[in-house]
Amino acid sequence: MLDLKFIRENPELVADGMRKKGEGIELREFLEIDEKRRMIIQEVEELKRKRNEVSEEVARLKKKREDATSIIEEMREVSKKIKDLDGELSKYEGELKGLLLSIPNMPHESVPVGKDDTENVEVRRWETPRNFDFEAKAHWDIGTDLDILDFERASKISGARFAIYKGLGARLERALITFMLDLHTKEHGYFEIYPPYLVNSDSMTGTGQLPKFGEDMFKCTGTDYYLIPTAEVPVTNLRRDEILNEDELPTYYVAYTACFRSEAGAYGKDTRGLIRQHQFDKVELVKYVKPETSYDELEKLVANAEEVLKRLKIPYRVTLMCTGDLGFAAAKKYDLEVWMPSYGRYVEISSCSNFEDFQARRANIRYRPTGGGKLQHVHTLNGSGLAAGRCFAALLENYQNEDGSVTIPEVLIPYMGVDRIG
RNA sequence: GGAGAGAUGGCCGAGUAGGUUGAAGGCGAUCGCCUGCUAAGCGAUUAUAGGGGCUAAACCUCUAUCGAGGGUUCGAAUCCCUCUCUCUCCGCCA
Repeated sequence: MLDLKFIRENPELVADGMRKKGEGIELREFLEIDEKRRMIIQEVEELKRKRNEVSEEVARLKKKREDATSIIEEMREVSKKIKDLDGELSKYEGELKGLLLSIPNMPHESVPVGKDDTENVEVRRWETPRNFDFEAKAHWDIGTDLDILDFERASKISGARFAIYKGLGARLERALITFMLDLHTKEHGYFEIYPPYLVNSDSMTGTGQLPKFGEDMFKCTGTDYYLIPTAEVPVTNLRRDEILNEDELPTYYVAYTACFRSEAGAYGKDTRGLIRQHQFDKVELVKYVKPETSYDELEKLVANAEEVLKRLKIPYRVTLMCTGDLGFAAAKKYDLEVWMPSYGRYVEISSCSNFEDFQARRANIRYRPTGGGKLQHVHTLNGSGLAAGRCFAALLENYQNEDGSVTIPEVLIPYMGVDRIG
């Protein structure tokens, strides 16, 4: 959510930012409603001031046991008028709030302008993809042949876009998650959170999934609960409506959760394998920081996520999203992409974003500067560190051997107890 | 699921036979004083949001806010209704 005053005073800037993100929202209606709202506020507050004065006068008269019926009579009218105006006002405020919640965040000045993912910018690459001197298999074939993945039975018990991890496959998924959590908590200074997987609509609004992207999520019928699409939602909302002390910043959280996405509108995409599932595991990094440090913190966050792939020794690259591919809430976003032999290209495995105060304003997360001063919104950031399912897939493909077995990366052997599968 | 109790400022905690209570008191914090250092002490300050004034900040002023939403009333933290959450007891249960 942007600051109302900022939009009022810089409509051109905001329109420009929305254009760069590819959003065609018209600000004129917004500004008109804001104008009407302020006029009513002036009128109704004047009446309330009068009412307050007269009420005190009534109290004085009654104390002296004098008659007050005439001014009470008069105030009855005023009160009715106030009620009407208040009703009108809340109508406009509702509309304004609705529009405010649907205006995207502004892109940071360091973000390249572009229309879609074809204009993202590659920032760096790590290691070169391996050359196979045999026919490399896709992870769904490797996993099925080793009997550590079972897609057929998953579709029987649930449906399309689900997977069952079996035996050493289940253990590998768990090993990846534990390895990532250990790395981030023990070496990168993150505090571990294990949050609920079901959250209410206020939380979904706080991080920006609602009101615009309800279709992408699973909602529990007859309740206000949504299955989380990412741990970003419960963890960023952890401090919703709270005031932090400055010395609490920066705060780093890491959380493992399952994630649930309806993948509406993605029917033809990535239909095989683990890449696009309704349920997947992810370790998520979330930061609350002071505004002046948030861009440094973003670089550190990306480096923390990259460290996972470096230790697993899986080739990857980092890309900077252009304005058109930034998404609704982010001001700046990097993606980590792993090399996926079956795709013959790099595939997204992590998304690291700085939301500046966009989420903090929606979720009302502020901090009190030490030594006084006005409350300020914190800046929030998050990034996958990493998506475990896609990591699993990349690992199988990049570590496969000619005989169909899969070598376990060195850092995972302590967690696996074996050095290969198959 | 049944029965009861509760929700007040950054925190703790007063205040309900409706009328200067934005809200006592305490803690914490900030500034100043005192002090060989520390500790203690003394004084002052200390909510948020939204309007309006001001080029703007500072500042001034108004309005709102005592879990949320509605109602009664000239006037509600205080009365009524609905909802949410927390706690206690019972039942059930992983």
